[in-house]
Amino acid sequence: MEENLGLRERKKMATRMALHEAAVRLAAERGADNVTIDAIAEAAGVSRRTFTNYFANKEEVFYYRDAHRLRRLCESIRQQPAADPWTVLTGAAADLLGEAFAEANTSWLTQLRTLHRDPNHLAHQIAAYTAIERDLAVEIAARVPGPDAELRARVLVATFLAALRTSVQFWLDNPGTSLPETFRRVSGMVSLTPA
Amino acid sequence: MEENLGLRERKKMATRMALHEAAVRLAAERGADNVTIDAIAEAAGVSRRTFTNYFANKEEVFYYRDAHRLRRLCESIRQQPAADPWTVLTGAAADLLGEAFAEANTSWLTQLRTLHRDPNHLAHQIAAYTAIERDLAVEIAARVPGPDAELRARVLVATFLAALRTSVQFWLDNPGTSLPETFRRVSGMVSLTPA
DNA sequence: CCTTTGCTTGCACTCCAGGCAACTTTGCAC
DNA sequence: GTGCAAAGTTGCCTGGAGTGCAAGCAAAGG
Repeated sequence: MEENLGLRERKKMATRMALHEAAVRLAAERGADNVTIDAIAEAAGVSRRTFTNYFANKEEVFYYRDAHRLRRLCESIRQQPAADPWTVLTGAAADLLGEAFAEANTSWLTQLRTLHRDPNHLAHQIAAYTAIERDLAVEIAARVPGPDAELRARVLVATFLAALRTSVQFWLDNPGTSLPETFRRVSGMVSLTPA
Repeated sequence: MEENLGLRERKKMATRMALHEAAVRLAAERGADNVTIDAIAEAAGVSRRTFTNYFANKEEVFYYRDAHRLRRLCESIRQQPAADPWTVLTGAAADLLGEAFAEANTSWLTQLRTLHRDPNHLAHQIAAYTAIERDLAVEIAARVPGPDAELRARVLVATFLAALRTSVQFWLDNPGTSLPETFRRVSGMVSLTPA
């Protein structure tokens, strides 16, 4: 997808990914709270100072993948033609979840499950989702008709992200389930009344 | 409501509240990021060390009121007789929001608005909501029939909290609106398909 | 090449989280 | 009341996190 980038850009992406992967691996090994930034930086082969150039804190590095996917989702929404917002959102989500589900191998899954087991981290996962809530709401508001557009768009986006997050959470909690199928079930349970 | 408590308990509640109010006031004055724990503790008349006996971090002290209300909501749900979960949730929420709306005077509102203006803090507000998501889901799961009970309860609770949070956010963003009325509008936009 | 631009790193400093031990206040039984 | 035990407060101290700054270095592009 994003090829044709200079060496500099490619190195930055590699460093980001190395930090993220080192962080998740270490967290799965010894628990997220027992991982210091120094340890992550060392495992990724950079200095502690460089870590903080890439991520503002530990939570960010753990949820980098989630945040990245959500930003891509936001991008893909932006490029969709105007259509029923809920359909656009769930459609884009289905694509992304399919991709995530496909690339989730066993060891990766185990690491993710270990990370999500920590109840403290639920809040941080949500923070990642929230970071794009405003952006997404702005994008959606433009497609919602009626005088209620702003409020309706916010409700739409908040509900959508809640559904997405619940799906991922349930999928991680229940080994053997399919992520896209779980999302399909979840989005079937909630409906937004049309304007 | 909770009277008949010993001096010790009443003092603790007072200290908690003093810390919370000092924190919100200082944050409104100079921005949440420019408030140190030392400043909050001093303003509340206790030592910095005592602050950390009461709250684990700055976000917790800012959202103490929200978290407290949500815990009370969870309690009130627990005591409700078995009934339609969505009705129980929105009913309990309406009560709490009415109370919050009634006790919100102008200066308090201004402080809250300043706090919520910081986009960084949206994530922390959500964290507060999330902290009780699991507890609430357990409570609700017992009232949801059908084989999907667990998943359905989670979706129900996540959607409900999203609606609640969106209502508060919208109300703060739009001076002059009524909080209970906003929540009524929002919950009218969402519907959960029955089992 | 050689300049420019931008990334990395170490250093220094402030703030935060929490264990520990001394001290003070409250609760309660006598 | 008096005294003791339980609980709360505080200061001290250690380790970790976040960030501005300046020096060094590597890539980009003439």
